[in-house]
Amino acid sequence: MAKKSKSEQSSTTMTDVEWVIMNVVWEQEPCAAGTVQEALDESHGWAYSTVKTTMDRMVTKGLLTRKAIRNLNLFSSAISPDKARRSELKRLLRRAFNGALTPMLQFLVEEEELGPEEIQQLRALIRQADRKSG
Amino acid sequence: MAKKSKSEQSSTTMTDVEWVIMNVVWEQEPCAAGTVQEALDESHGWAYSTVKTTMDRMVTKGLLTRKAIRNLNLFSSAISPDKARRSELKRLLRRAFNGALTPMLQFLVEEEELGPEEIQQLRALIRQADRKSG
DNA sequence: TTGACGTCACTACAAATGTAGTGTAATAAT
DNA sequence: ATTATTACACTACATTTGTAGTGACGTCAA
Repeated sequence: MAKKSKSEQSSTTMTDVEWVIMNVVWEQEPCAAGTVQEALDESHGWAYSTVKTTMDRMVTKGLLTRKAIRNLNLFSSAISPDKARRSELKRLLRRAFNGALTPMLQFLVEEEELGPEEIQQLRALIRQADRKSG
Repeated sequence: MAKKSKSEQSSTTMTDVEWVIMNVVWEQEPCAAGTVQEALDESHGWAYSTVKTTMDRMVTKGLLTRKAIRNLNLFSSAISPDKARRSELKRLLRRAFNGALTPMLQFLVEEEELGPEEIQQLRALIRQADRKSG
């Protein structure tokens, strides 16, 4: 069996640590590893090398880009928050809801505690979507 | 730092392979590893030992239970589909939407192509939820 | 020009994951 | 009983993930 080509990753699957880091990058890009480490120090307390190693791997995976300036590595995101979110959602859909969107929405509405406010907001969202597409 | 107690897992985080297997178990439980392997043969082509090993690990993790009858291992799920889904959803929420439900709903409604039918269904779901909770 | 300090590139390593082989023991068919 | 078939328990192993240490090197202030 031919090994999968790997030239294109585009799968955009991020691990937990990668998500945490990516969220910071999206806010601060372009940014150095140290910046990210500091931003996450309180909440996670990771060593500089932990953050740096992960970011290096993310470059390899095509999740981040790196631009070296003098002695500094500036990282930027290679995928948008929306793309990452969509990708993650798709994965969840596939794994947990057999790929069907409506059952997931149903689950969210029924099982997850949707408070009255959230229901209102959702109604508004639907109105908008409906207006746009209908 | 005290190593995490591990006595209770309850984190219910499943890997990709585990989800695939779990979906079969939910449909056929109690069932033997061979049954699961056969059910997934066409779609995934995994070896018996692959399925078996994974299911053994799932028992260790508390995702499945095992009951031996004669020479047979009958596996059953230890968590419900709903619990697993909720857990997966929560994880997605946390990672990709900073834990906030509404933005995720917004994303689903706006970014994901919600067709007219789906919008109708969603409306109905909301009506029901609203009636029940309000 | 000499430190102090930040940053880099490398290396390391245990645990989790994906995937499977194998010898052996139980069962079923003859 | 003998054989063919199953299923079992174990072991194995490459990757990926989580997390970090280290020595070298660039930079900036004294």
